[in-house]
Amino acid sequence: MSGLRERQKADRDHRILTAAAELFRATGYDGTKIEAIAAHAEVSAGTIYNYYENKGDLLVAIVSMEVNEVLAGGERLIRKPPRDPVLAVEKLFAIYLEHSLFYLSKEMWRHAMAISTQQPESRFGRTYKELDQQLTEQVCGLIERLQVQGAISKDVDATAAGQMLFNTLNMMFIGFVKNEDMMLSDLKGQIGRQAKVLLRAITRN
Amino acid sequence: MSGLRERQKADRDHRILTAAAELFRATGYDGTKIEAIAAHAEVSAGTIYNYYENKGDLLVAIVSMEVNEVLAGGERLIRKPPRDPVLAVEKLFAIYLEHSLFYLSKEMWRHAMAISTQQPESRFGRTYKELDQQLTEQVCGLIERLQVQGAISKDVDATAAGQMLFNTLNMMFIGFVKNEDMMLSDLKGQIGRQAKVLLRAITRN
DNA sequence: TTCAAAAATTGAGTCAATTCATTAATTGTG
DNA sequence: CACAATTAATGAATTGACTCAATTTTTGAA
Repeated sequence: MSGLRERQKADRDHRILTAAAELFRATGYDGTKIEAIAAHAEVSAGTIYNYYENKGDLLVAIVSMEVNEVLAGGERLIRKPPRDPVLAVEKLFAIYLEHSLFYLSKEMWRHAMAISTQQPESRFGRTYKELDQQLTEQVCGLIERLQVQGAISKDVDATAAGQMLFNTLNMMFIGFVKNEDMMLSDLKGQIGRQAKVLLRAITRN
Repeated sequence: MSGLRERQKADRDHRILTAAAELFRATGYDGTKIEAIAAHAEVSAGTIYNYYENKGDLLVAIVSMEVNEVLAGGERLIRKPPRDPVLAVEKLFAIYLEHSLFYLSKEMWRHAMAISTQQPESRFGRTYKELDQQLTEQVCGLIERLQVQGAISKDVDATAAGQMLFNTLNMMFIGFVKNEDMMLSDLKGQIGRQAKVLLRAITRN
C-alpha cells in the first residue's frame, strides 16, 4: 500500500496543518487568509478544502492534539491521586491548564470555542463536544476514585459534583482566554477558590 | 428638540431592529442577509451600518432587552426570597430560564455567545460581559441575603458560591442552546441536580 | 423664503471564504 | 509500456459582509 499518492496526501495534509498552526499563532485566526495558508503549504486554496471542510475545521485538528495530550496526563494522575480532594482536583486541573497554550493561543481558543457554539452539529462542533465530555468524565472519575478511597463522602452524587467542577473550570477558562491580560496563575487562583467551596463541603473529615 | 430628523432616525432604528429580530428568528442568523434586513426595513444596506457596527451588533440589542427584563424579574424575587436555599435558587433560575427564549431563538443565542467569545473587546463582547456580570451579582446577592436570613452558614464564601452557581447555570444553558432537542424542563432538572450538591452542603440545618 | 452647512442615505465596489467545472497525476491491469 | 479509471489539484467564479465617495435631505440663520 503506502503508494506515492498516499504519501503525497499525508505530506500535503501535514504541510497544510503546520502552515495553519504557524500562521494562526503568528497573525491570528481572522488575520490568516486561506490563500496565505495555501501559499505557505505550497498548494492551491482549493486543495485545502479537499482536506478540511472549512477554515474552522483546521482548528479542531489542533484542539484535538491539545486535549488528547491533556487527557493522557490526567489519566496518569488519576491512577494514584493525592488523598486530599482539594489537592487532587487542583493537581488535575493544573495538568489541564498548563498544557492548554502549548499548540493554541488564547485567540485560537476563542475562535475554537466560538465555532463549537455556533455550529454544534458540524464536524467541529461534535468533536469539540466529545473532547469536553471526555474531560468531564475524567473529573467525575477522579471524584469517584476519591470516594472509593474514602476521602469523599459516599452520599455525594459524584457525577453531579464532577460536572459542576468541570463546568467551573470551563467557565473560568473561557474567561481566561477572553482576557489577554489574565495570567495562568490568576486563573488557577480563581478556580481553586471556587472548587474549594464545593470540595470542602463534600470532603469527609 | 424632537425634530423631523430625530424622529426619522428613531423610526428607522426601530424598523431595522424589528426586521432583524423577525428575520433572525425566521431564517436564522447566518441565513439572514443584511440586504434582506435592509429590504424589510425599507432602507439601504449601507444605512444599517450607520446604526449598528456590524451584523452581530444587531443581536446585542435583542440580548440586552432579554437580559434586562430578566434582571428586573430577579430583583423582585430577591426582595423576599423563599427561606429554603434550594427553593430560592431554583425560583431565581426559573425566572431567568423561562424568559430566555422570549426574544431570542436558540440559534440566536448560539451566535450571540459565539460572537461574545470571539471578540471579547468589541462593543458586543463588552456589553455581553456586563450583562453576565449583572446576573452573577444578582445570584451572589441572593446567597448573601440567605446568609443574612440565617438559612446559609456565615462561613461560606458567598461570592464564590454565587459565582459557582451562576457558572453552572451558564454552562448548562450553553448546552441547552446547543441542543435543539433539549427542553426547558430537562435543563431545569440538570441545573437543579447540580445546584443541590452545593446548596445542601452549605445550608444550615 | 433662500441657501450653505451639517447630517444621513445610498449602492457600487472591495475583500475573503467557499464552490465547482476543468485539468492533471496516479494507479492497476493487460 | 499503454491506457482507462480513479483520485486529487487548480483557480476562476460566486457569495455576502462591510466600506466609502457621491448624493440627498434636513436644519436653522439671515
